Amino acid sequence: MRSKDLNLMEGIRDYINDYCDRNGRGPSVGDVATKWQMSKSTAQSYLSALKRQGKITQSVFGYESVALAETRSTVSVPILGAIPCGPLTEAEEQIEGYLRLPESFVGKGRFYLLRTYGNSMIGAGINDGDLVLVRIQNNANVGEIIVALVNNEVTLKRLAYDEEQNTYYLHPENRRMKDIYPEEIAVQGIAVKVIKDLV
Amino acid sequence: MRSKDLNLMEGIRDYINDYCDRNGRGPSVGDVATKWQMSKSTAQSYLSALKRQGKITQSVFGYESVALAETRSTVSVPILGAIPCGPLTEAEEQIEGYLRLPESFVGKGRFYLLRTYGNSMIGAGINDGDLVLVRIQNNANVGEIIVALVNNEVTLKRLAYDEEQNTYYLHPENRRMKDIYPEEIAVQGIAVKVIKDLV
DNA sequence: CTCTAAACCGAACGAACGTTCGGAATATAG
DNA sequence: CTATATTCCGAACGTTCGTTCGGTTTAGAG
Repeated sequence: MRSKDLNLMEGIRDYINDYCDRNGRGPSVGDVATKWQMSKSTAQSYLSALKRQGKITQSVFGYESVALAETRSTVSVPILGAIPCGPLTEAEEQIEGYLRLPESFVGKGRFYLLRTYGNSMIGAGINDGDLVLVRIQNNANVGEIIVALVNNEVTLKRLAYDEEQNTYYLHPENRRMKDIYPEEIAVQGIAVKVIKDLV
Repeated sequence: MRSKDLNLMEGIRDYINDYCDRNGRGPSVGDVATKWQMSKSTAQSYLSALKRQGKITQSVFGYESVALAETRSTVSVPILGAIPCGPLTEAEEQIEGYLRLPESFVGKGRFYLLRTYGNSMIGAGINDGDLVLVRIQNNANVGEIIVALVNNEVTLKRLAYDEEQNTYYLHPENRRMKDIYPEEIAVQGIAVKVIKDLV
């Protein structure tokens, strides 16, 4: 009996990984075939074997390494220049652009990126001009940094709870600013990541 | 004479943008055709018209909005768990995964993401566990945060210049740490962005 | 050696894609 | 009205995929 060349299997796997890194998508059966001077059907058998092993996946973009296939499931994140007031749907005009981020990196849900201004959250590492990744949701827990709509204005503050007065309030992470006790806090989303430029 | 329906043109453009946002790639001619119940050739003529106007582009992924086509030119950024010692090529074993980021977002060049540890750069907003995006290059300017190889160890510090002693030194952005005056500073890259979790 | 199962190849197929082309439909100018 | 240019359709074509199938080769067990 003969058995499949394990070195070759490994080589094909490496080739696919390389190809993915370089081209952002996987190679086709023909690509693999010409690379190793074999017929398409042979290449196909190797690829389906790798697929059976769970080493690679197949998509409309060709055969891809599993790692790429995972990162390919991306979410489209609009970058909002100005802060959106009111419901988010009305803020579409202010979309600066889109950023596609892997779902494995940001998690599930709908997101947007907010370019912040002001220094109200310096203590949390959010400075003027940073990009904040916000997951859109209407509820939040105490201690989370939320995007809230208060008095028809949108602010980024940490949600806190006053046990004496039995109310929620907004806490700026900046010693020079006072806590805010709004009548009503409408949560628009919670901040999950900050991206800041260093140069 | 008749002239092309401008509303339809606009609609197709919107449709393409939508489709791109949702699917991460552009629709095919057939998609557009079935969407508007017209023949493929008609759809094609609209699409080529839009292409001629520079409103959309064509790629192996279908017809795409220009915005997406720009962001599609991505760079593959490996995420390194441990800090790479020596030349980067030997650090491939420590790749946690890849992140594809738009070239328009990070700029040109080769990059990697470094998960930092320690608190030596707190003053620059880089805390323990943050991801630092590093552009690979061998030179740096004073004032930039660099990934440097000193005494066969890799550190993240700000590059500074001592005018009295006429030498370069490394400055941790942490008052509790002293400046480092290594014999030789081998620049491996410069930090351009920080990504930190808030939750 | 023989026998057998696996590996391999070449050819062909179907599907999806973009593209081209001739003719029909249609709106507008004269 | 007629003439003409534009728009549109349907069909066909070429290409590139992945996939399948019959036949051939080949390595290893007996």
